[in-house]
Amino acid sequence: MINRVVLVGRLTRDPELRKTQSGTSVCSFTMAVGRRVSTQGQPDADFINCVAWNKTADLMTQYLHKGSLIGLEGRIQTRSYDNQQGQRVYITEVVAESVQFLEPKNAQSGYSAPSQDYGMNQGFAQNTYAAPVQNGYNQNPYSNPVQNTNNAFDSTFNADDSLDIASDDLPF
Amino acid sequence: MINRVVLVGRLTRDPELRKTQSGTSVCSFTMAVGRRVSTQGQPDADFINCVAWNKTADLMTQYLHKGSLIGLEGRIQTRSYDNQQGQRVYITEVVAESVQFLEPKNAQSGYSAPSQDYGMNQGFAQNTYAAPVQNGYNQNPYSNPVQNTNNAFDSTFNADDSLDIASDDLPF
Amino acid sequence: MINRVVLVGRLTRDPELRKTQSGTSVCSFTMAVGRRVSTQGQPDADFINCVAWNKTADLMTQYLHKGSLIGLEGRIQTRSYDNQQGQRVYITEVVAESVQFLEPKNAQSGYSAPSQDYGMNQGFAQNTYAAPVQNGYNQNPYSNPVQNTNNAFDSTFNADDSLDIASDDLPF
Amino acid sequence: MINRVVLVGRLTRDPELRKTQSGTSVCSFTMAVGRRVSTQGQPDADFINCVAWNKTADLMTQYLHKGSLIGLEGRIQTRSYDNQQGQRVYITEVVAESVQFLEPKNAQSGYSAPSQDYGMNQGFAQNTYAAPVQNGYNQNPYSNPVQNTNNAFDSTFNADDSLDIASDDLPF
DNA sequence: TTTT
DNA sequence: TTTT
Repeated sequence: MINRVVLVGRLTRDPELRKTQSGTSVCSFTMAVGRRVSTQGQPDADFINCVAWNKTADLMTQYLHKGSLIGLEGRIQTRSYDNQQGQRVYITEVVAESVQFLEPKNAQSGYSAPSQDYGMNQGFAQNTYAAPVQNGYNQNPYSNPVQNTNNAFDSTFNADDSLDIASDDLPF
Repeated sequence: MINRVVLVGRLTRDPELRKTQSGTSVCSFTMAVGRRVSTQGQPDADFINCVAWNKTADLMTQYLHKGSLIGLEGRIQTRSYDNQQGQRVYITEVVAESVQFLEPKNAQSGYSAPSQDYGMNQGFAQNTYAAPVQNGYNQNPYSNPVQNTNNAFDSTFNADDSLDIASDDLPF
Repeated sequence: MINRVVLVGRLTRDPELRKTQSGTSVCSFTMAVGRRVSTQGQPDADFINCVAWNKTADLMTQYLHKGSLIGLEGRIQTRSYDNQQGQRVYITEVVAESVQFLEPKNAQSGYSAPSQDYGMNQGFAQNTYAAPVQNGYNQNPYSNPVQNTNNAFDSTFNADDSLDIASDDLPF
Repeated sequence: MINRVVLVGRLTRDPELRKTQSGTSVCSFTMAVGRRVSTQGQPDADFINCVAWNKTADLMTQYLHKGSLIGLEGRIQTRSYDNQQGQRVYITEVVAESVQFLEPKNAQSGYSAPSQDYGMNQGFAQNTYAAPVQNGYNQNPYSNPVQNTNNAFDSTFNADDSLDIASDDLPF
């Protein structure tokens, strides 16, 4: 069934990496997404809890920070657990399947971008979508796609598509 | 900022209409949205709390019921309130901006569709998207749009968006 | 970068399966998606060209037909080719990454659903997203996800995520 | 029916404003949206034709330019016309319903941002989605929404949608 | 006809 | 060239 979320907003705090017992990376964060229509005396943003896994979690922790502007694709997930008081707590959050860094290369925000090419920030800034000069399009509409390797951001920053997205034990 | 949700799923219970003090209709409901990837021993669906307002709330209450299959477009909203115990409770829910009824006309689910044309169910089933016979497209790409009136479902079931998106003559 | 499309609409004709030289399945189809706001004297729908690959293509051909109601997630793709007259032709179409069948089991449309459980139609129709009564949620928020096997529709009807989505030669 | 598109990408050229005979603003532009998976020898982006109307068209022309990074929400529209050679030409394009400027305030790209607050660029850049420390949320879940006036970007850059989505008092 |  |  269709369960699709797209958000553009900013991180409300530095992302923090955790590991499951089996060593899977997981990163929880909150996005502040500005509202188009505001309510008197209310915040102008929604504060949406999100979670990212694996490489996406690693890269977010490495290159993003409080205030970073990102685009996110994912889905809504609900779950629950029983707290210490024995009450069931229900959680609604967004599972990130793909995260796009939307800050410019020269963003100055108290952190320094990695100096080699594979940093998401740099990789993205340097993106050379191979500007198609005179015949930019695909002559053969159905040729074989290959994983994009010359773009650190896009190639590394997406959910590794199913299988081991999660782990079998709780990190918190 | 971008905050977009699209869901297709089923209602977990009959929608229930409430009224604000000022008489505005509001309807809370939960959608069960099946997961593509399931977790062992876990439910195969997410149970997403949603809220609809005004005419959408009225129509949902009138024509939908537990188990109804719908498509929904909206956005994620977060809010909070203090409960009786003085604890702050945080809520994440989807605000429906548009709801589409996806059951066929002949759906038999213990309720009877309204017998006149304005029932969403019937209106939808009878939809005659004016099959464009020989020149189905818009000759004038930018002619004046008008609110669709011959389709009870679509005309009434969305947040009442702007009328004058386009103009009545060609600019090029 | 974000390029996300969600459509709910009907097939304007039976899907037709083609094979690339390397044997990859590909299926082109058009979805009619009703408009909320119509333009006087114009069709009430958009007719959106789409393409599906691999297993999705196979299943669509097998179980869908003219008029079938589907939900689709995908992305917009542009390409071009030179026609016989030596003119460059530009194409904008939607690449389906996931297709959901939205007809009820008892749909009677001149085709017969498969008699065993793995038909997309049946699998889907039998889904009983049984509303979780008192403990519907996930006790362990981060347990290991596995491929959904008890739902023919969802498990088989999605793009096999990268790698061999396309082929290296033209099927048409 | 659901027809939803979300794009994040860059303008391939300066937007150009046109007027219909009745004076309505319309602006056509193309977005380059990078692909995650590329095809050997092919461009790494899709070049998606879009159109915006009214105030959105005005603001895009005023503040955006070739290379500007934007987020866009809209829908796919198809239309056709007969060209001079008497052939029918089919068009698939995206109608922008909301456009978000994603460049930072200090973007230097050969144009100068407006010096008063209502420039989309400035208004947006000044957004301080101040992370809600202890009580960031909405105490009253259903208070009356008003058009956001303190944010030039968001208040002016969207298709002029409905005002009365909510109500002014709590129903529960 | 394509953007960083 | 369009679906209910």
